[in-house]
Amino acid sequence: MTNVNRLWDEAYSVSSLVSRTVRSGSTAGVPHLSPPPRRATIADVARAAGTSPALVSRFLTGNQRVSEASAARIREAVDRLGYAPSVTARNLRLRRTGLIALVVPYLDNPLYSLHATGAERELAAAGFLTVVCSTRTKPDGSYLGRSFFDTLGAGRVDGALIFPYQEEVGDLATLRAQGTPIVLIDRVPALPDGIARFDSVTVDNEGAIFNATSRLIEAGHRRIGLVSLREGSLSGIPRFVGYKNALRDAGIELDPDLVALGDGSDVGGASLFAGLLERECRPDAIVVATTLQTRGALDAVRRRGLQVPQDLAVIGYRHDQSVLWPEIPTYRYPGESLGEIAARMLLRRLSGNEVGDILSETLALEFVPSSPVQTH
Amino acid sequence: MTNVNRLWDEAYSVSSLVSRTVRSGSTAGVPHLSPPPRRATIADVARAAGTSPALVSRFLTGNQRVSEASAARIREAVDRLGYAPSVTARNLRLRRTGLIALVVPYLDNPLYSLHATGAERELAAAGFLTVVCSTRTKPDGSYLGRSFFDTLGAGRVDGALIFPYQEEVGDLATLRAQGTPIVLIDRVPALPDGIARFDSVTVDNEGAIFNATSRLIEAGHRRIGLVSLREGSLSGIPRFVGYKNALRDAGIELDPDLVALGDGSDVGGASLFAGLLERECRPDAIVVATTLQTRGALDAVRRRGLQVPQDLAVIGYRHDQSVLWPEIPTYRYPGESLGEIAARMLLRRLSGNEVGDILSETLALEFVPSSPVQTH
DNA sequence: CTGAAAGCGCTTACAG
DNA sequence: CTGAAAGCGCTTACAG
Repeated sequence: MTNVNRLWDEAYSVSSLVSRTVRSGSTAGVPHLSPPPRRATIADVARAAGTSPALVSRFLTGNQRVSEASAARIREAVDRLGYAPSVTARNLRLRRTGLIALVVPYLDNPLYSLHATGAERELAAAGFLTVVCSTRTKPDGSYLGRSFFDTLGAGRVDGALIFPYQEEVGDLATLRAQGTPIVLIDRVPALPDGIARFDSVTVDNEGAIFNATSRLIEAGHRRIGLVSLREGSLSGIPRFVGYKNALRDAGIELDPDLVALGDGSDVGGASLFAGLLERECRPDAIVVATTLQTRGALDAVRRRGLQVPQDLAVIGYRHDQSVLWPEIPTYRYPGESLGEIAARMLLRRLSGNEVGDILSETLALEFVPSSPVQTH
Repeated sequence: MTNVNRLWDEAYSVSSLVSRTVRSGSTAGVPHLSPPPRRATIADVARAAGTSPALVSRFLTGNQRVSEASAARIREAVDRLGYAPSVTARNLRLRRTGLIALVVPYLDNPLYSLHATGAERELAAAGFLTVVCSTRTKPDGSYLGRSFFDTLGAGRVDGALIFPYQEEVGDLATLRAQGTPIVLIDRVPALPDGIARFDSVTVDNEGAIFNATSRLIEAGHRRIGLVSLREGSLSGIPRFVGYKNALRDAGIELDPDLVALGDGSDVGGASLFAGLLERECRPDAIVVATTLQTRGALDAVRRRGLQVPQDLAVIGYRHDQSVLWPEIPTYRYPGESLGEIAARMLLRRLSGNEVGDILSETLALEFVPSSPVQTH
């Protein structure tokens, strides 16, 4: 009672404060329209410290020794003038941009925010800014080759972390040939002869789907369905191979009627999943091999009122920690680690140290027995 | 049958292609370790075209007329040399960075990818790169004042789109005083005397929650619960005000026992929602005022086996199009529009044209009767 | 340890 | 319409 009354009061007082400020604000002048203050330069600091720009630069970069007496005067001048170096000027001089691109298929697909989180943290620590850009438009998913290169071509960034598509291979090679180091994320396209490998951090989707399928086989299932990405998709192939190999290892013949492939959307996943259930000889277990398809599949499960795992065993795929209903086991995609490790790999390349031939790392997916969220 | 057989073959052939290339790749040399080719400069183009750098610059920027004869020679030289201007040099000369910051609370919260999508599209079209950064760390949600300013302070970017927190007001004013134009997104903090208003694009949460509550009242409910953000939260206040006003307008007394406020997480939302159901005099309808809390609330609904709206009417809140189960009506947050409109507003400021006093716009939330996803 | 000078690659008055 | 020159703000050999 008291609690909410206080809240009520607060709501009133704060919102009246807002309106009051709004009113006075609109007549109080507009600070950010006044000419932006000229920022101090390194020459200003040198003058104030009674020394040369060169010495100030040496002090600031820490590249060379500076006497303690000079250092003290420079430090004082920097503080007094509120000096901050011009990153642009430094970049021009050092012939770099300080920018790293993170190239994802879709900006508006929340799945990629994990990679951004992991990458951004590492890159920021090394003094780089992360620029996220996308190669696809949402409506038709067509390749934005041009706009992709308008953004990244020819030294626009110092390096790039890229989710590749098969059709982009040539453009990636071109970008690299122009001097932009690249680390591929998530998957690796097939490389035509003459194109050397790229550094990469990939995810063991083949292993995850192999394990998921094997798990269901061990649980006694024989008719195991697969909902996954359509053929020809770079991410679809290893998933299908994992499924196929698990069946083969168990001596189970692959039944094409139990394989439903399509795009990676939740709506599509729901259709594919529902389609499997309408087959003549219905599967008694299904592996769903992507995050959104898993969401869609669960929607189909709910609409039909199926009990899992009693009526049907399902193992899904997930990127994040969000609640699944009904709860099912999943393999969890290590998005944040992917971003982080790819970033570190790129930083090694940029360091200029010889880091050897080709760097590559493959991350496993973690098995999550069921939804991790507890409500009580 | 044929379909999957083909797929199977393809999987084999492609994966053998990959391994083959891998092997040859590792001995075939490493193109991106060879010294990056020196990029052509404007001087190179001028020489090749038999003219001066100044004229090339005029042609490229389009700022001044160039004779058709010169234009043709320059065009040819640009193509032949594969010339691309150095953005860094141009930026230094023009005293800008070409960068706009999008500052969100958490990088790893997918809710913000919508804003990024909308903003990035607009800013890219105007030649700016969008840099996403966050002010909070996930673990404890504390304010990263320092790192925030390390990234954005003093001319690091040409402008910023910022999700503000109340405690950041002083820092925002400082940033603006240093000459960085700012547009606030989503909400506006209370401004102490002496701090002028900021441009802003906000969302009418008060209106949405008012409408949601009124809708339930019109449907005949009297005991209406609220699950929302805790007091003191910038986004929590308008929501609470909307709820309160709807009750007041209907002549219903606010019962503090029906108000459950907490953080915005799904787990928290589930607890708050479940808590409401355990009150002595249980609500017969509940408004859930944030996206993640809505997800959590639905989890609680499912675990208790409640039928909505028969056992309990619920109106929720959502950012995206993902499937909700059970399906409930929601108010949809216009994230992409927010990013888009805020970006355009900032671009107007940057254009240097006098755009008047303070710009502000408030977007309504759209009522979505139930989950938009269809499985068939 | 320190300073004068050159130069990173552009753009834009200034002068023709 | 065109060119020579200065300058954006740094860093770094070069010389002391």
